[in-house]
Amino acid sequence: MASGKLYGGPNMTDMLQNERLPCSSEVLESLWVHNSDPASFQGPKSVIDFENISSSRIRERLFFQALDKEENCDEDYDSCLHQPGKKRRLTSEQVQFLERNFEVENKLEPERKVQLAKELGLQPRQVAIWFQNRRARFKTKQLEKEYGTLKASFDRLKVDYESFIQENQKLKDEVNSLKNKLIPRDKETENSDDKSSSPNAVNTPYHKEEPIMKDLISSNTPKTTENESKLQLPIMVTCKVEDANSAKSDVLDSDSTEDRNNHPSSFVMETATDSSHAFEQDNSDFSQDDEDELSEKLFTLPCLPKVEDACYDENPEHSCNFGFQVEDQTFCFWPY
DNA sequence: TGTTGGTTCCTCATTACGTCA
DNA sequence: TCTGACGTAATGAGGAACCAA
Repeated sequence: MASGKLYGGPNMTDMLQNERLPCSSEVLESLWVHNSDPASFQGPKSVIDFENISSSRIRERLFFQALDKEENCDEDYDSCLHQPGKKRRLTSEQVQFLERNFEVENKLEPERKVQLAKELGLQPRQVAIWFQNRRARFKTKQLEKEYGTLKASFDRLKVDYESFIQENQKLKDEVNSLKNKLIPRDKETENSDDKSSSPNAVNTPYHKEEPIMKDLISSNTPKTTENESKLQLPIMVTCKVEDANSAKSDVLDSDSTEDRNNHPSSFVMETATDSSHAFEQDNSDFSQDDEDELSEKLFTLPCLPKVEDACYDENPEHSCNFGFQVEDQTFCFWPY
């Protein structure tokens, strides 16, 4: 940004300041064209050439004339400027010229202001005001543009959010229906196990459930749509801790830290340690309420992408993290 | 060296005028 | 011809930066 505190150049400001004459900018700019006829404000012919005024006495007289005008002739000056119907619009040529200059640099240095005023036949003050108003208009347009962009972005996100809410509800419904199917079969299996219990049988409800899980998985795999692959999530949550750890170590072995850092959706391993309590529950106490709570936690997530299906290459705004911090994501992994 | 007064330019809000439908 | 909306030139307040005394 160019500083406006430039005092260089052989203009009236310098000359008067060098003469130690106190003078306001309004006085100086009114000196630029000093003519009682308002029509003569236009046109450089009436510019006073102070560079050719050698006598400081003349300069002093001009200064006091201007000061006098400012203090006592304000009526005339203001009447010239403020008479109803006397406000002059800039011509289209003047505006075009100013626009071209604005495109080059939207701030006005004193020398440039004087130069433009000379070329356009305007008062420097008018040029400065035009630039100020032009900057204000530019800013307003920019704000309108930014508002439009932000609103479009907001609308897009809102549509996405609503579709995720719908999908979330749909998945919850599917989970409930699957649970309803699972509970009767579970009881049936328990009854049969009680009758023919073997000492070699592994006595954990999770292993008992395993055939059912496999059935479910195999019944899902032939038609592996996106939704159905997500349905495997609660199944994996109920696996053994050892299985979880081995799977975790498998993935850890095959997936370097660097890669994980590069893939925003690889939050699975990042949060595994902190969230491992999900697997440390006493299996015998895994009541229906706990299960519901866990399911609720899992399915309130907007999306739980499969690691290999994660959209790494997409923009962050389209990534599967959905703006959540990696640490905030619930732990989960997939059985492959 | 810090203070103070003067000057300039800036932004922002507002007013007043010119134009047009 | 009148009127309201809109664009824009211009004004004024307040603040920041700079300079000189």
